[in-house]
Amino acid sequence: MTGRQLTSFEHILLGLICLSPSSGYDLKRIFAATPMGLYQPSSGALYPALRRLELRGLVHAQAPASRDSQSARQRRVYEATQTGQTVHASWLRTPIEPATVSRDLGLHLMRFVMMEHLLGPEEVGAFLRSLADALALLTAQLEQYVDAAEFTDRHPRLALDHGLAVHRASLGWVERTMAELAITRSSPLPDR
Amino acid sequence: MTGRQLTSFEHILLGLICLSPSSGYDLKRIFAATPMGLYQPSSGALYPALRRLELRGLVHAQAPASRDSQSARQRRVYEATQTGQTVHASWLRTPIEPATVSRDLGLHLMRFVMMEHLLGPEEVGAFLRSLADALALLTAQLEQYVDAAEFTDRHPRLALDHGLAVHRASLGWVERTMAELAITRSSPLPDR
DNA sequence: GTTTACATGTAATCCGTTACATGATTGA
DNA sequence: TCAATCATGTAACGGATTACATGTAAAC
Repeated sequence: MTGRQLTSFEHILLGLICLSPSSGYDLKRIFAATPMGLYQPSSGALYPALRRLELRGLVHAQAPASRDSQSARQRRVYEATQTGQTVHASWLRTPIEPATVSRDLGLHLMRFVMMEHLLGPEEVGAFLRSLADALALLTAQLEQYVDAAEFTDRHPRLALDHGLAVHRASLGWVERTMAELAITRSSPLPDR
Repeated sequence: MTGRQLTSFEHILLGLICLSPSSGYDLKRIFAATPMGLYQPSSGALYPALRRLELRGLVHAQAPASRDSQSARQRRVYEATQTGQTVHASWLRTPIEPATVSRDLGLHLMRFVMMEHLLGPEEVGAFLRSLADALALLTAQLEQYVDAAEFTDRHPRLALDHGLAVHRASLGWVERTMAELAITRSSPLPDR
């Protein structure tokens, strides 16, 4: 009963604030400095979004440690509330929709980054497994479509090959990543 | 002085109409049937967009071959005007922005498909070369960032590896495609 | 003392989604 | 005739972009 669902953008902001308390300007710099997020949110997107999160009680502005009472302006640092952390964690656990995995891949990668310290190794493993499944399914469907279709023109076929190549690369990454995390997760040194 | 720029979506609609005259419903089915475009435009996006294209004089509804005068309703088939074709062709020739090549990759692939019959082999070649350049640059920058950064956490590094893997796959596709188109473009049979 | 970086915000405009409305045509 | 498909549209709503407005703090 808390209103509509959060936007992806709002979820990401909430996640960043959960990671560490931040002001709007901090968040802007994070987006600017990081290679993921070639998306640079505008002020008109960022500040209203933060207010929306605050209105829902997911974050709140820190008391500005006011030495003199007249302060309380300039630089609002937000931190996540208990509710906010709960909402964020449950976003991290949202199942992957196979139908939209291609469109949402960037988002899933974001979730993967953010789940490192909030979810256990089993949950991360399950997430990667379901991501692999979704990508394998998508790849299979694309292959099937390519085999079934008859192409009079060449470029459409080539474009589909691109999609296939990219999905395979993603799938390969997931598999390597699962292997790497599984290895390092087990006993520091296998007995010898 | 024709107003603001066209949306990507509007450009794609215009391109599809240039390819062959279509009604809104036709276009809907094209999006539904094609594996590119897991994006299914809603009526509220599609029909207003077509009207906007019409208002700009880029497309116009065919006269419905009205046998009896009372018809002229139901099923508006749009075809591209001369202006529309010019605008579309110049969209196909728009240079690739290296800074946003990752975000716009899907769009560039769309352009690649649509340029098959409208641009000459040299222009297609130049497009692919500049796409390769942009992807190579992006890959190099990412590699540099990964080497320079110090990672205390593991997932961010892994996520960057994903980006790298995907960009390399795209680049590989571009190179294979350039090679394939170059071969087939030259004399049907090399003299022997 | 004036520019630069820090820092937050608002207003106009535009487009997309969702949901609903409407009517013609076709086939069972 | 009743349902499904074809086919086009509108209205409410929400969020993003762009551009503008504003003010503080630090550096030169």
